[in-house]
Amino acid sequence: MALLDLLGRRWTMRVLWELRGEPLSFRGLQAACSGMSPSVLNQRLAELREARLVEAGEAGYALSAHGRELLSLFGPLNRWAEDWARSLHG
Amino acid sequence: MALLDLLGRRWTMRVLWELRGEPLSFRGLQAACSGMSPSVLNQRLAELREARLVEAGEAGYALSAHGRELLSLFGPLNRWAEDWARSLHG
DNA sequence: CTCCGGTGCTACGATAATCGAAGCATACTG
DNA sequence: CAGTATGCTTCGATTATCGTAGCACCGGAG
Repeated sequence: MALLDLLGRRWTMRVLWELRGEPLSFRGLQAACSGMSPSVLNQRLAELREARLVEAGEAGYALSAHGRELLSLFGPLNRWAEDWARSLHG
Repeated sequence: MALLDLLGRRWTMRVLWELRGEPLSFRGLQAACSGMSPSVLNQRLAELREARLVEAGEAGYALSAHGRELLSLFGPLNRWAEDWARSLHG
């Protein structure tokens, strides 16, 4: 899975996750990721744009059609993660 | 998502992925990840065991029930990743 | 025009994560 | 005993990430 290479880097999935709603500006995205370094954010955005998962538009950075598809697969993952977190220290 | 913290570390998802089939020994797992450092592998295994996603048994390291649940969510992800990879350089 | 606040992004030294190879301790086999 | 396999540790080198500062640009206000 080449996808795991891309996603298995710090902040990558987090960035996708933060873009699940409205488009965000560079600085907005940085704030949403609670202070991630701009150098890394820029690097991730470049990778994600090259992978056609994110695109830069008028309103800022947003998920592409592919990106939205991918994120929709995160939905079940998120629901599962909540149960799992509860069962861990619950 | 606390899960993203765990998965957003190098090799974490790869390790889970390589354990999708039979249990693997430490060195087998290292080889399956094509030469990942044993120090990091050991660290990841510790994290995954603490997260109750992987457990060490007789036959080596294997997914726990939770781990198998999580990996089953990777199935659609994998199918999607193949289409996506094809559409990228296809 | 200048100034101000916003933008996307870069530079760079400091810190943390990862690598790669070697080796240790143990157990089993012959 | 030697040989082979195991899980795992150590340590110096390399790479990734951090954190802060700052650049270049743009639009609006004065």
